[in-house]
Amino acid sequence: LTLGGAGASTEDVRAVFARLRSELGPQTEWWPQRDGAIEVCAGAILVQHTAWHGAAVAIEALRRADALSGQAWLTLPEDTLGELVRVAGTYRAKARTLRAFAGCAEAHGGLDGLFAADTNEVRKRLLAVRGIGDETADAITLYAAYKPTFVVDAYARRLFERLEVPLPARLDEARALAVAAAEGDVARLQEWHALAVEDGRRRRAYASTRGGGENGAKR
DNA sequence: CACCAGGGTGGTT
DNA sequence: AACCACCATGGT
Repeated sequence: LTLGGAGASTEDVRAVFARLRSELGPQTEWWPQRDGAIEVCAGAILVQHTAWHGAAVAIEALRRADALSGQAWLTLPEDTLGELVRVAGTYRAKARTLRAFAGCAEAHGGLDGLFAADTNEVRKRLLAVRGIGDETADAITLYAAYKPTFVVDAYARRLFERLEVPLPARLDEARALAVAAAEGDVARLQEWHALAVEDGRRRRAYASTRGGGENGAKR
């Protein structure tokens, strides 16, 4: 299904995820959002460079402390906030990021105000927050703001490389390709990211059970 | 002790 | 925008 060789087409993208979906099953409820957008934002920040489990435990700690809100992130002492999210690792940086994010939301009139803009503007606003980079910005844009973008992470790139239809090297092109392939369907883009991560997780688990060390992201 | 986990920042090219 | 070195913590 590749046209001319290197590089994935929108059809390739659809084919890859259709195939993955038939292997792994539909990925519904993949990103927990019990308490709505603010919890999604918390998860996106807390999961950085950490296994999801740690982020989930940290979210529960925030919830129990009634600190799952931008208001709490702005008013709680930063070291207190850090204690709450410690299990997620890099807790000082994450406490700082949560606070900075809350400040950003407040500056735009709250979460609704922050997200009341087009996709690109929302991404730009998020990227202006210290501690929020491309992946986290896209995750929040896609799962909390519910806008059409795609999280181009290492898993997604590995997935396509493995199938010999690599995504464009340029981040914005890779993202645009996926969005075009999904025809801007947010739910589909969310599931695609879920599938890519689940696929990556399974491969890693499989590789570790047979001691064969072949993992892509070296250094 | 080394390496991994659903990255980010700041500085260069 | 891509590339690099460096940073950040708990688990296994």
